Amino acid sequence: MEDERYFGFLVSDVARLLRTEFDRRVRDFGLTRSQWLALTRIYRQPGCTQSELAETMEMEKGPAGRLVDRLEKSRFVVRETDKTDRRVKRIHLTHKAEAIERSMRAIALETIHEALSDLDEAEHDKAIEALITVKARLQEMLQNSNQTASAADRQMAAQ
Amino acid sequence: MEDERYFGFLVSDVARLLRTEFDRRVRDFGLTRSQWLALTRIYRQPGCTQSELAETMEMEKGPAGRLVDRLEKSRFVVRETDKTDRRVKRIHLTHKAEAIERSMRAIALETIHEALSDLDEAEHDKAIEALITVKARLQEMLQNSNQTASAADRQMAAQ
DNA sequence: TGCATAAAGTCGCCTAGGTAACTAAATCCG
DNA sequence: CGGATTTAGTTACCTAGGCGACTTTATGCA
Repeated sequence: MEDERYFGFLVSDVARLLRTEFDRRVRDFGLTRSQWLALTRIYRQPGCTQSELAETMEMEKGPAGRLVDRLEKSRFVVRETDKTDRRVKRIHLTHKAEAIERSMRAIALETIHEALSDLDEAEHDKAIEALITVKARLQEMLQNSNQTASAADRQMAAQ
Repeated sequence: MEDERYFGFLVSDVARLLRTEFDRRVRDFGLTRSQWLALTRIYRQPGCTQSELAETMEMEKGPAGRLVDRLEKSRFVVRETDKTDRRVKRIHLTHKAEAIERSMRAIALETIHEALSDLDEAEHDKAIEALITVKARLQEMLQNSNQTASAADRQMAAQ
């Protein structure tokens, strides 16, 4: 059973464990890890559009919109329609959110710090570098599958 | 914007990209990555119970049961009630599943191999070691939150 | 033996995320 | 100018996974 040593299994296990642990720690704030991530992006880019948010969070517009739905429902965020382009909705944090953003950031840093406490600095740096490399590679792979998919679409459309 | 270098963000990005790319490659098989993972566990432990499956997949019994629901619905798996303990349901692969398990394993290996192709062997080994270390740490952290939670429960019950 | 406790599964509710179809608004271009 | 294309966002449907309440069955213990 050497699966425990497979990169694919390990990385998704670590990601899941990290998310679960963080979500437990911040449950009382009424926000999840994903929602907090969205807040930090909006915090640094106030008035961003949903598409921009989806872009920086590297997810589809659909899921991003629903994330904003939930944040708005919990009054962490307000949407306002752009004056010159009525398609776009600009997102702003509420005061409530701004206060909480910092507390949650502290917990996030603490959680990561604890999780990585058995790595020394060199190991930590190496791991980060490796993950950056793999991520870049995967992004290329996904872009390729997208391209071949839309190429196939054009093929279909042309017939 | 140095978030791109944060372990927490990186690891969940890589996990998500990996899952998405794999799921795209195997979409025609009618199975997802999680479902295939379940198949491989059942393949190596035929007749396992759902609780055992949940245990080896490191997830809750609820999600594991639903995973089996979907696999059963697609005829990749059958459930049969244990003769001596009528609570437990033992899971077996169908022939259809056994054939597909190997094809999907090949694609999984290929996907990982491509994703890691920019790492040399030493970097790869270091990354695996780091992930194993972090995973162990996180498991301990989660176990602790569980313990304090149930300790609080007992406290409540005693009052 | 009988009752309390524990274990196996199920179900319902929640969030997260992908995919695709759709509407409305803006822009491009002949 | 007017129709075609593109873009922003919403919606619906799917899987994945956590959490907790619940039922059924087994087991442990007084």
